[in-house]
Amino acid sequence: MKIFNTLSKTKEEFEPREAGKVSMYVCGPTVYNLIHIGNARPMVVFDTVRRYMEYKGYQVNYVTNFTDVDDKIIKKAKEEGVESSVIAERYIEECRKDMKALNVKPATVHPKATEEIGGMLDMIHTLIEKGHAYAAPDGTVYFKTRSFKEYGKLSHKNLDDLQGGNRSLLVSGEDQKEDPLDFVLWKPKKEGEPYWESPWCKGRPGWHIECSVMSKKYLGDEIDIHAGGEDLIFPHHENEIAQSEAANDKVFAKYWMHNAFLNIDNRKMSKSDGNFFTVRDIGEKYDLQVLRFFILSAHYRSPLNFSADLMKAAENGYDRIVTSVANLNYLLQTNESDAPDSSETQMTQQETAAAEEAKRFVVKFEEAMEDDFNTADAISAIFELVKFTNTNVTEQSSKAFIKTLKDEILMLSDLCGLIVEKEAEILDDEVEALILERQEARKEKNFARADEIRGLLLEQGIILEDTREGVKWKRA
RNA sequence: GGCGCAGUAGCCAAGCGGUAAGGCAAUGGUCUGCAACACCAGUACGCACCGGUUCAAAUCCGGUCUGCGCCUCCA
Repeated sequence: MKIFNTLSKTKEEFEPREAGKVSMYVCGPTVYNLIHIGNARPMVVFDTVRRYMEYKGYQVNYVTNFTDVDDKIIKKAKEEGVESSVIAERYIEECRKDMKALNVKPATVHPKATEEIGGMLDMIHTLIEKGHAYAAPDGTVYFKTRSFKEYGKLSHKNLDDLQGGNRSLLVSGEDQKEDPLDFVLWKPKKEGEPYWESPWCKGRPGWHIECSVMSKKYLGDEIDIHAGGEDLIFPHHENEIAQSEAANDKVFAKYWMHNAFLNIDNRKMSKSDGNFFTVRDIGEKYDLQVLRFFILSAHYRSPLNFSADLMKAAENGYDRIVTSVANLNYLLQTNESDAPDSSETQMTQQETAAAEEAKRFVVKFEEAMEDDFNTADAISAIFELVKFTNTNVTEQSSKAFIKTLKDEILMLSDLCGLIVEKEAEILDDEVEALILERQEARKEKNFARADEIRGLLLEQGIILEDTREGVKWKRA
């Protein structure tokens, strides 16, 4: 399995630090609002990485945090006149709902920054002791960037470029820094802000220390994979490396994975510009499985453009898989070519050969995933399997054969976290009666009445399809 | 100013030295009372442009143009 490592900027063969186990930390959202579709990309992408790792037999310890103390949360709390914890808790709950709809598996642990302050104080203390940090007169603690000689190794920047090329490092209020490149570990509270006691001042943690601490606590000093959006490479992840490696004297993460951005109409989605959609917005128009399918339809390191047309195309593509599975279920119910219990039935020789041939799609899928999680290619393998299934399964097929192909589609889809089998619903009697009446009308060639009924049901969101095997229906 | 990424059919998107996967849309056909689904068929003499290396290049090298990102909170 190959993973593109931001550290080396090359694809590297994945070798976990401990055989059979993978420790993974993914930077989570700051919970000051509903998550937007950009937040959804890393969630979906790295959830898919995790699923594949588990499929390969690894025991994955997957940690992703909620940042629940931050300027934006405090601002929102002030606007609403509530404690910032109220805001944080509310949006953590909402985020969990969205993740569920996206079929993102819950992490092994979902730590919150506010519950890990003790660990942060410890690490800051260690950094000061080792000479990597210092407290300014007002109680702000800064990390001494130049004391960590490998600073810049992730983002491939060197300190002099940073300093020389930067526009306005010396912004107001930062004149206490010994060096403009130093960054905050702990800062004093302002009036009305949440705070914690510390040896330096009453205050709260800086932006980067929480991830170093939570990763250490739940995964250890050294981990296999650290992931997040590409915008986090600098300064967030660079600073995490500096903090963790300076404090622990060990290599922090072996592999660094970063997803590219999701843009809106070819422009970067920006909270300040207001051109962004929440996952909830999209959920009102589409099944969120379509969003997941859309996200996985491109490689995670390529920028992905979002638009209404593209979502519509993704919906049609996703439906192709769903329709195929629905057809298989229909045949599984109605085929009477053999014994009722499918597990008892036998495949014909021809079917056995076809089932064998279908395994090549699994191979193609795996090869795509092994190559730095090429989900676009992996999904194309699912489509080829669907086509193969559609052309090889008939009313005469044995249930064993149908089930074999269906399970294969389900298995590959599930590795992508895509739910393609919809639960069977029971229609109410009135609808059932209408469908029967329409069947009678069709038999008598009263197509006017038949079409009228079809229109009626369509208004109720039920689409009827007359297939060779009989009438099928689905939700609009 | 410094650093970096990308340009493949109408659209999306794989491929990254061996002769262009897959999907969406559109077209013609089979099936069907019609529609939908499904299937079949054709669909990029060419991968932004110009040079170069090679028996062979979308794939490597150099240059040009265009779009985008990071350097500041941001997934």
